Amino acid sequence: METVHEEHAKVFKAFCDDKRLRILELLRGGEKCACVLIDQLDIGQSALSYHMKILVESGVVESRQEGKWTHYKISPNGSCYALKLLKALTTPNTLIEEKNCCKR
Amino acid sequence: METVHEEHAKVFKAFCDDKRLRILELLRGGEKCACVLIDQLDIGQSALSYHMKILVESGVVESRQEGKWTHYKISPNGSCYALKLLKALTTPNTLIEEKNCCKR
DNA sequence: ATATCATATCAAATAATTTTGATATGAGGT
DNA sequence: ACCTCATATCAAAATTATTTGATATGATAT
Repeated sequence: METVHEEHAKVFKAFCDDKRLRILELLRGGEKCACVLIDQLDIGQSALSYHMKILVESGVVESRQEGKWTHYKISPNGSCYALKLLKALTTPNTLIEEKNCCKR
Repeated sequence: METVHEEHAKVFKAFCDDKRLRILELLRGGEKCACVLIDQLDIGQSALSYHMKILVESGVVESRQEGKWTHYKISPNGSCYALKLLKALTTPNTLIEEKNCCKR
């Protein structure tokens, strides 16, 4: 089982590592094949695969299989979700608490 | 020296750990003293101090000293910066690239 | 069927993060 | 000055994340 906090943390794992930020930067330029990413990033094939898994699991990146190639791109939906989540996690709760106080 | 990616990663370190998300959740209810946070979170004094340092370094939380107590709250500025950064990190680059292509 | 290529997965090694317990610091109170 | 309290810092231990090299998988080509 997974707590809601672990679930949320997973989303931001995409952004808390500089290697993954490098990858995202490349993907901002458009969809890229894994082999292209390996060329641009001083990183092993296996390590890239590991990071791509984390990125895909965060929802911020989506992958597409085409023959033997895997293509990755930034997911607009996933990014939007991350944005909304970040907003929610940093917005004061006070209004909601007040609302709960007055349900009489 | 620190790369821009490491700099950015630091901001999202605040959100990629479930303990820190628990802390942020408490802070959404308003400013809290460290002692209050310890009471609510099954965590040692030293570990809390460690996490608060990461949160403050991310810019998302700010601290205020009052006598022997340290009070923490979510920083509106820091949160806004994180939000804008997240937006920037997931927004396609293509328009900018096109602009560069046409400077003739 | 075999060979090759791209990527994923695995296990072990390495590195980074987090927790713990001990001690340090600095503010108040007596 | 001394004592106590709240928090920070330190070093060691424990845990988790990442890299590496080897192997597995699954697609295509011969």
